[in-house]
This record gives sequence, structure tokens and C-alpha cells, in this order.
Amino acid sequence: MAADWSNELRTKNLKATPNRVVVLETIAGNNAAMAYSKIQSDLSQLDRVTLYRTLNSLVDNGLIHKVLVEENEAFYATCSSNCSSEEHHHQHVHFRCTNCKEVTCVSSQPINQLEIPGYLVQNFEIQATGVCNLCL
Amino acid sequence: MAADWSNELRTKNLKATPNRVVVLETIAGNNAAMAYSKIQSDLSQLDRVTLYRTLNSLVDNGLIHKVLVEENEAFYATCSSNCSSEEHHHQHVHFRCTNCKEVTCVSSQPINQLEIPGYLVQNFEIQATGVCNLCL
DNA sequence: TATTAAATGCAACATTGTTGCATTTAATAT
DNA sequence: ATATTAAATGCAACAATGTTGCATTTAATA
Repeated sequence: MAADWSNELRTKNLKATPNRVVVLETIAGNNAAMAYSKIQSDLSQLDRVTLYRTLNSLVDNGLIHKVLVEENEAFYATCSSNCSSEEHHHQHVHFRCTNCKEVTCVSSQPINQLEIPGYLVQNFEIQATGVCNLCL
Repeated sequence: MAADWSNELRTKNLKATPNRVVVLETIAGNNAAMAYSKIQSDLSQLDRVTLYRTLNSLVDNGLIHKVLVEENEAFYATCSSNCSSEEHHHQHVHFRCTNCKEVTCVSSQPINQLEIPGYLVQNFEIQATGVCNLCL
């Protein structure tokens, strides 16, 4: 996606600090969603609290999204362009491969809208597990 | 669901200890999926490590399932009868209400199977956010 | 270049995850 | 009813992550 993270940050009214840019570059440079522990070890020079606050503000402002899988650890991936501070729209499936353990955002939109009678569905996401294309 | 948790436990080859029964009763007695912190405070007499191991083993053996929402905390709910140690099958949506903050398992099956070209999908679940029937 | 709101780094503490080990207990055989 | 045994428990201890406050630094702007 966006190579110029500084501009992306300013578009979201966030200061384009070196820390934020390197966090975005790190996550975007990962082929799959990136585990929190890997982000932290790859950026071990970065203060832990700063990373914590940076990730939160990037999620809050629609630049990255947080993927929760069955295990405990959170994964992060950069957002497509239609996310904002108000809402994250992900027309993809969060797929966790039981073989290689990678978590990838698969661009497949089998459902465009989820209807639940009596409920107002504002957002939804699908998490799938199985074997990914590379491991098959 | 099952009122006789002792038998349910033995069916899954787990010893029917008082601790496990009270954990199951507590979670089942909650109208919605129960936040970990609430489970712990409701069962504060229970050793924290025992609760941790109990929850894990109940999840592993298909008696409860773990629901992860966008926030950090895990929620737990009892399983329907078709779960096992091999696989959790949940023909429902995990719905988090942005108003009352409750996480409920909504029995709606808008999709029976998820197809992703090139991938083997073994299991999937849907997490939705919005406004629940009680808050509308 | 000066101003200022935001971001950072550090200390400190809270919560939850995790393992090892000695003790207790549920299930089973006798 | 009792003995046996594998599993469960409770406790200590430590690791990882979440979270806040505050003084200092810095990016954006005037």
C-alpha cells in the first residue's frame, strides 16, 4: 500500500514521527499480519510504552488493524484505504494457517453484508483457520 | 444447555471436580458470553492458576469456547453440543453490542461454508459489532 | 524562529499468562 | 470399603503485556 507513511499519518491528523513511520514500515513489510511479539523484537530499540501507544493510535485512526486469533497474541496488519477512526472496513478474511501459523488477510468477499434479524450490524469480520495456499 | 456438568465432564474424559463444575455453572449462568475478569471476580475464592488451567482445558475439550473481541479481554461461553477437542463448530455469530458492551452468541447461520479459492478452510467464525436487540 | 499541542521515554504498577512442584483428590480396581 | 494412580489443585515464582502519570522532547504551525 502507501509507501509514504508520513503523508498517510498527516492525512489522519497524526504527527509523522520517525517512530510511527518505522512501526508502519515494519508491519507493512511483513508478508502476513505481524505478531505483536515480532513487532516488539524487530523494534526492540523502541520504548515498550511508546510502541503500545503507537499501535493503539494507529488502530484508532484506521492505519492498521488488530487481528485476534484463537491464541492469545494479537496480530497487526496495515489497513486498506477505506478505514477511518470511525470504522474499520475489512472486506477480507483473517486466515490463520494451522501449518505455518501465519495469519494472512485474504482478499475474498464471500459476503458483503451480514443480516441478523433484530440486530443492527455495523461491522463484522470473519476469522478462518485451515491450510493456506502456500502450505497446500 | 446441559445442567449436569459432571456427566458432561466425564463424557469428555475430564474429572468432574467441584472447581470445574462451578466454572461451568458460572459461565453457563451468564446471559451472554462472560468476560474473563468477571469470571475471576465471581470466583475469587478459586486459585488464579487453577482457573487459568480449568478454562484452557474446558476450551480444549469442547465444553466452552473463547471469544476474542476487538478489545483485549477474552470472553467465554459454553459450547453447543457439537464441539469436541478436535474442533469447535459454532453456527453462530459472536456479536458485541457497542451500547451495552455485552458479547452474545447469536444463533444465525447466514453462511454454512466459507470458500476461499486456493485455501482449505477447516473452521471459521464471524464476529460482528453493532447494536443488539435489547438496546435497539 | 517561537509557540504549542502532541509524542516520547521512563518509572511504576496492574493484569494475565505460564511453569514447576509438592499435595490432594476423583476415578478405578481390588 | 479400601488401595492405587493418574489427574487436578494450590502455591510460589517469574514472564509478558496492559496502563497511567509526568517531565522532557519534538513536529507542525504561526
